[in-house]
This record gives sequence, C-alpha cells and structure tokens, in this order.
Amino acid sequence: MKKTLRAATAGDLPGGARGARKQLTRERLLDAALTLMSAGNSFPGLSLREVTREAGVVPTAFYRHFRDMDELGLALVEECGLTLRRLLREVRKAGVPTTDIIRHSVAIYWQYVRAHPRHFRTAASERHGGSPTMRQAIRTEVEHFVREMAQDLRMLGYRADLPSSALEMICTLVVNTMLNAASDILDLPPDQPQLAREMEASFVAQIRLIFLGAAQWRADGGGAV
Amino acid sequence: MKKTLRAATAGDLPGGARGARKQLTRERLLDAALTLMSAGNSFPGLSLREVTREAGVVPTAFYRHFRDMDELGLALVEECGLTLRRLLREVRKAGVPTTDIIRHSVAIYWQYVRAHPRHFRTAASERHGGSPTMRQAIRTEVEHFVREMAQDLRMLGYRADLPSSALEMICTLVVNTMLNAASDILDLPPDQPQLAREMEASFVAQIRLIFLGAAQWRADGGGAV
DNA sequence: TGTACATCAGTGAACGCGCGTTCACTGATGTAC
DNA sequence: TGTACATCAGTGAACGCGCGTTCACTGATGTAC
Repeated sequence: MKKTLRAATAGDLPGGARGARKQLTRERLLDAALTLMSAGNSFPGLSLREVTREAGVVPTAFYRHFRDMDELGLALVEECGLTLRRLLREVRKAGVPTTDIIRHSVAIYWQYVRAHPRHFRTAASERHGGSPTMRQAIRTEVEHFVREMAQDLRMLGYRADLPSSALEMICTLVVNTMLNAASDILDLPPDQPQLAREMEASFVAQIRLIFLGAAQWRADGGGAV
Repeated sequence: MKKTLRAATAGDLPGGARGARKQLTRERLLDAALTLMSAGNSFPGLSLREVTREAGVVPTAFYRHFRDMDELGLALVEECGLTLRRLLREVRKAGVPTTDIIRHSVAIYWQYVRAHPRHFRTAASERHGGSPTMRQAIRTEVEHFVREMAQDLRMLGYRADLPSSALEMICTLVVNTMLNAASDILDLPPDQPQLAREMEASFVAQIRLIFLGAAQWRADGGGAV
C-alpha cells in the first residue's frame, strides 16, 4: 500500500520534476511522429526507431510512454481532434458576422489549417488510411465535431424547424468538404498565390452551394429534384 | 537494328506466349498489392517482398515489371481510375430513370463499390495518403472523372444556363461525397443491415441536398444565403 | 535538516528477422536461315 | 521442316541494413524518518 501511494504522489502525477520531464518526452515523441508524417510518410509507414530518432531519444525509451506504435497513433488522433474542436471555439469567439458569413468562415478555416498543417495532414490522410484502428478513432472524433457544430447552428437559430439528425447531415457534408479541402490546401505549391485564390473561391462556392441546399431542405426529403 | 526488330516482334508485344505470360504475372503483382491493401495495409506500408510473396513469385521477378514500388503504385492508380470511369459508362447505359433519380443512382453506386472493394479502398485511402506521388496521380484521375461527369450532365440538358466551371464544381462536391461514402461503406460490419440502410439513406440525403443547392445556384454566386 | 533507500525515465548492447537490391543462372520461347 | 543461336521471364543465393524488442544498467529525482 505504501508503495502505491508513493508512486502516485511522485512518478505518475505530472507534479514533480520527474513527471514534467516524462510529459515533455512524451510530447516530443508525438511531435516527432507528426513531423515525419507531414514530411510525406503515412502513419503505418513510420517506424518506432524513426520516431525516437526524430525525438532525440533512444529507441527503448519509447516503451516508457506507449505500448507500441498503435497506441501512439491513437494519442495522435486525440490531439488532432482537440485541434479540430479548438477551431469551433475560435469561430464561436469571433462571433457571426452579418454579411458574407461563409467567405469569412472559410478564410478563418484556411488560416487555421495553415497554422496546424501537421494535424490536418494527419487527420486527412489517416481518415481513410490503412489502419482500421485509426480510421475508427478518427471517425469518432469527426462525429463529435459534427454534433458540436450542429448544436452551434441550433444555438444560432438556424433552421429551427429541422430535427437534429437533419442538421447533423448538413454538417457532415460541410465537414467532409472542409477535410477534403485541407488536403488540397496543404498540397498547394507555396509560390502560386493565383492557384490558392482560385482554390479558396471554389471552396467558398462549395460551402455556399451546400447551404443553398440546406435552406431548401425539407424534413420529408422532398424538394425540387 | 536486327536485334531491336526481333525484340519488338516477340518479347515486348503481348502477342506471343511469352508476352502473355509476362502480362499475367504483372497482373498478379497488381492484384496482390490490391489484396494486401484491402486487408488493412496502407500502400507505403507494403513491402516489395510481401507483394511478390502474395503473387506467388520470387522477389527479384518484380524488377521485370516495375522499377520500384512507386511505379507499381502509379499503375494501381491507373487501374482505379479505369474502374471509376467504367462506373460512369455503366450509369449511362442504364439510362436516366424518370423518378427517384438520386436514390436509383446511389443504389447503383453502392452495388458498384461492393463489387470493386479493393479499387475503392485504395482510391479512398491513397487519395489523401502518405505518398505525394500517388496523391497527385489520384487527384488527376478524379479531375478527369469530374470533367466527364459534368459533360454527362451537360448532355442531359441539366442546368444548361451554367458555365462548365460551375457544373464541375457541383460534380466535385458529388464525387467527394461519393468517395467519402465508399470508405464508410467498406467499413460497414457485414452483419448490420439496419446500419447499412441508415447509411444509404444518409448518403441519398446528402446527394439530394447537393442537387437542391445546385438547382438554386446562380453563376454570380449570389443566392439565399 | 541529513541520511539511507526506492523509484523509474532514459541508456546502450545485443538478438533474430525481413527488407531491397545485386548477381549469375536456367530453361522455355522465339528467330534466322 | 530442322537446326543452331538469341532472348528474357523467372530463379535462388547472397549482401548489408534498419527494424522491434529483450535485458541489465545508470543516475537523477523522490520518500521515509
């Protein structure tokens, strides 16, 4: 009993100097994985040794933090999910502009993707990627995000007549479009501002079209088609 | 000169028994790669030896057909592109039903994905996957597909007032939705028909919403939003 | 506060293994005449 | 048609290398009293 208590008050909790150091190494490992993936590797293509090398740590130190690469992958997905949800918070804080809402929101998103390239590259590439485990984990994160976004629309009084399931369907479409765009944004050659402008315009158009459809949507699925 | 002529009339052309045999092995290699990817590997995670083992051939035989794995990857993308375009031809042949067009088309697509799981799994996973080369190749294939689909809509007299760029934007949205759905379809547990029905309904709803928006779309980008 | 002991994050050597690629080869298929 | 020679798809041994994982270890941090 004494042993357990001791361990809990020092090594495990991040309070002491030891715990803080451990947390730092853990973050270095996650960071290394993100960096390597952004450099053109897929997650299943990463080796444990590559990651520890990039993190500046001996290979065996890895096991102090994760059982294997899969466990690190799940931690990575969680981090990406956090970044996604922070995006919503940021948009909320900015408030809803009265005109040109969509162009404005897309601009925020564009900047945000540029600010977190590694998280978005990872989310986009592993979303339909090789590892079923990570695919499932990302699916769950995206579902959370969609539900939160639908609630935000509800709060704003958007289409108060629709059931939540319909709002979520609309948000799913928006989020899919966002994530597809993220991959395209990150693949843009950095010296082609004209191409970037065209892509952003096309992205705005797609979102606009979705909301045009959403405005016409009827719960029974009927309509002009 | 004689040498070159000889080589051209026998070994290189698939006419002779030797050429046919070679073609067969090549297909076995591509097939092996597709199978391994469907079994939960990402392409960059595949090893040359794995592929040749699955194909029932010695590792060194690989080099008779591809310089390296990247070259095999590009051949794979081409095959997936072909499958995609065959889908369009099939839909065209089926003709346009007068009612419930979208539900009908989605049903065809659903069946088609189920009939070619490995091509769709590969397309979805490498589309935003780790290898920039394959990403670019798939992007090109998808652009072809979008352009062809837009032309089909044009032929049917759909929104004759819109410029091709707008039709292509609409089709991009549809194709993105299709490919996202493909990944979800292939991840469905096989013993959950209720879940499958729900997912298909949600997929139909998304496409319907897009076409509701498309019906309202104005070239100037203005509208009800 | 000082001392003796416990914890545990990170080290470094070692292992067996599958990898990509090289090379010289075999033998069925194809060509010349 | 028959024979002598060329081609080349696929073989099998061999290589050096990076991999994941094991193990006993070190020494700074933390605890007991």
